[in-house]
Amino acid sequence: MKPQARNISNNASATFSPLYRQIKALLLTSLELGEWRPGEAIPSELGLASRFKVSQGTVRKAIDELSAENLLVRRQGKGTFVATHKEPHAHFRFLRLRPMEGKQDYPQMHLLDCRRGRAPVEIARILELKPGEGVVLLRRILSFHGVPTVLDEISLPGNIFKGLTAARISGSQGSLYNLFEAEFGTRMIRADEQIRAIPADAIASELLKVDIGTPLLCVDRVTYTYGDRAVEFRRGLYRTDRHYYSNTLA
Amino acid sequence: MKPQARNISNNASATFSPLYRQIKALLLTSLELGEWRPGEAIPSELGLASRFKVSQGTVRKAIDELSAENLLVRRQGKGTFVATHKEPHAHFRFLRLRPMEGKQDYPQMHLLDCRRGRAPVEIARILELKPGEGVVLLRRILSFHGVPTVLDEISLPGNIFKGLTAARISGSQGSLYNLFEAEFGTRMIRADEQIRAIPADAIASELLKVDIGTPLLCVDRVTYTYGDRAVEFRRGLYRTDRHYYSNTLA
DNA sequence: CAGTGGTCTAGACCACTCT
DNA sequence: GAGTGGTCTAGACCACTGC
Repeated sequence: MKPQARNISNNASATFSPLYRQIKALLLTSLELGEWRPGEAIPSELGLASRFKVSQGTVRKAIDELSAENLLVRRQGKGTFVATHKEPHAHFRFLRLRPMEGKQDYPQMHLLDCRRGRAPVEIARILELKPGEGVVLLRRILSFHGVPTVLDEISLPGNIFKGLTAARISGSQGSLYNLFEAEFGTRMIRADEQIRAIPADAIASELLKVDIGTPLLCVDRVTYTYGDRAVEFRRGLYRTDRHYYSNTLA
Repeated sequence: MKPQARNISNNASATFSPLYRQIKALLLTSLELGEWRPGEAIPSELGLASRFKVSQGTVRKAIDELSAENLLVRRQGKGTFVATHKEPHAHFRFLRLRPMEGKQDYPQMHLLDCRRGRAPVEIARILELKPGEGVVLLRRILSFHGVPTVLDEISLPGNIFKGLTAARISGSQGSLYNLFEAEFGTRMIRADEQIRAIPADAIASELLKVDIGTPLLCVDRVTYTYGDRAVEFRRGLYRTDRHYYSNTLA
């Protein structure tokens, strides 16, 4: 009908972008504000089309991108759903360790500490906190078949994760990210990892039950939520005698 | 016009698949057979639409997928081109090492050997060769700013890389994959990597100029060409004192 | 059956590139 | 201006889900 009615918003000076990207941005805002919760269905394509006064095809293209980014999940005949870390297999989207032999099994978590403190400058910079602002500090072990394999040290912004306690973690099911999205309204959607090989120090050696100096993968991860806001820094030390870090280059 | 004229091929028993996937398969075949060479333009969308007797939109969707898979590259106003490893930055699509300080720089290659031999069982299995079939074996060092950083040992099927010699490699520009696609008609399109941390042995220690036992990343890579055929196995040992392996989880 | 996402078409017009 | 990819629409029908 009206082909080039550009830019829905009132902001006339906004950079031009295709309609479907504007729709995408609107959907993104709704997701961020929690208009639809993880696991729930969003309105149908035709519904959204009429809400936004565009054609179904335009809505489709917006949803296509969001589902390519793992923010939405389409299910033919049922609807389009907000992605979630609830499903068990989602565990392995952010944990790329695979066993050298046998099939993938779920790790068991053992929490070492959960305390509050001030953010060191380096962490504060990454998490975009004011220097000295509060953080929650977690340490934990992941074991496969009883073998301690991952030692994680996790830093989170204190203001977002106010009520986070050891009990709350130990009592929860599935991954931490599932807990975070269900209980704290913060959904992790992307992470950047930097991987190096380092020798095990005394602490890692004891906790992972390997000799001091044993080569370990050191995986530094920054995790982002909506709008590319960094909300987690994590250093993981991985034993790689029975597992490897798996990656696909495409 | 004629909505559901399914399946272009004569094979009536073929599994049904949407038209655009059939178009995609046809394009894939043309790419594999080299109907258009790396870097060249393929016919326009309208041209392909009329060749295949479908609408432009259907061709677009096929090309969309191929370009999402990095097999084609669209350039608005110019055309759609066969992807290539020619561009310098393509180097880093398959080499995920990033400097901890300073900006990305191009590695210098030093070839150690290039010889022919029989494939060990393990390699033969990976490359789907008959046991004992010929392979080409390459070893090389990659250095950044004169610092030896990567030691690669590369196995290739001998029948595909018949004329591959040390001189041919040393005289070439850019990445090995560029050489392979330009001179041997084999384009690498995807790779799976398995990463572990291991201590440097005597050989690695000498070649990478680190102490014996220094933790190194051990990156085992299987590389695939069209049709998911494995055509390279590579073991890389990476120093990670000045670089890290970079990865994004999405 | 109605409602959802998935495919396909035909046609219009925009944005970009090159000549 | 001609030719390319990029966006958008309107409408049709298919495939799947669940009532």
